[in-house]
Amino acid sequence: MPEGHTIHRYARLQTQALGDTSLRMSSPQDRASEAAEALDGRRIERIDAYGKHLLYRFEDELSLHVHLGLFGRFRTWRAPAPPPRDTIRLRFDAGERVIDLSGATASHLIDPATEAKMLARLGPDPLRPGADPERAWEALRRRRIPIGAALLDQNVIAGIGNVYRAEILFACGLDPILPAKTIKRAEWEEIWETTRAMLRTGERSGRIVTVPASESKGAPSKLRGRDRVQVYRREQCRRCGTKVRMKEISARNLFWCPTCQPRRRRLA
DNA sequence: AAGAATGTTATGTA
DNA sequence: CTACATAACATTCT
Repeated sequence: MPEGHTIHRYARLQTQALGDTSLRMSSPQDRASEAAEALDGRRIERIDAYGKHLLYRFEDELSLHVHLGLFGRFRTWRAPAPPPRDTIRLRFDAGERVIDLSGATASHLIDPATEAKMLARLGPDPLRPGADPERAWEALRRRRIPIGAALLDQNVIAGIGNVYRAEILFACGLDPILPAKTIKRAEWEEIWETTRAMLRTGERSGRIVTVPASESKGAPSKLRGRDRVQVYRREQCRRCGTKVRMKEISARNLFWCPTCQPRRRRLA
C-alpha cells in the first residue's frame, strides 16, 4: 500500500529542505523541460501552498506550479542519487539530498496572470492564516450536492482530499449524503475547525492521522496504516466496530459509519 | 496483468 | 448559475 501522502506533507518536507535548494536538471521527457531550462541552477526562495497547489518561488521572480494530482510524488534520495528514471520530470538538488518529482499533473512555469486566475477559482484553504470560512459557508448554502461532494469541491473549500473528507465527516458525526445547503451554521463551524486541526496534525506528523490524540499517545508514527484513521478504507468503524459503508460520491469512494454518522432525524 | 489509487480540469448537456 | 457525466492527464503497485 502506498505511503500516505498529502500536498501539505510534501510542502513541509520541501520547505525543510530549502536551505540551499536549486533545480538541477530536466527529465529526458520534454514535458517539464521548458521549466527545467529556465530554472536550471536557480535557488528556491519560498514555497507557497494554496490547497494542493504548490508554487515554488525561484530567484528572478520565476514561479513553478506543481500539482501532484493522484500520482505525483516527491522522492528524496541521500546524495549521491541514482540516475533518474525516465518518469522523473524534475530533479532538485538540496545538497545532502536530491529530490525527484514524478507523476505530477502540473510542473511548469506559471505567469502571474495565470496564477491569479487559478487561485481565484479556489475556495478558502483552512491551513492558510487569514483564510475566510465565510466564503465557503456562502457556497455551501447555495449547493444541493451532498456535503460529501462539497468538501471535495475546490471551489468551495481548498485542500481536502478523499481521505480527509471521510474522516472530517466522521469526526463531525455527519451523514455524507446530507445536502450541503441543509448543513447548519454550528455544524459548518465544527467542520471548519475539525478540518484545520486535522490538516495541521497531518502537516506536523507528515502523514494523515485522524484518530484522537489520546489514542495515538502523542506518537502517531506508532500507529500503522489503517489504524491512523477512523473509517477511510476500513472494514469496520474504529470507534464502534460497525461495518463501514462505501459509496461513490464525486467519482471517488466515500467511506462512512452508519452508526456514528446517522441519518438526520426528521423534525416533527 | 488488469485494475485501482490520497486529484483536478475541461467540455458537453440539461 | 448549478448539476451531472465523461474524458483526459499523470504512475505505481498488487
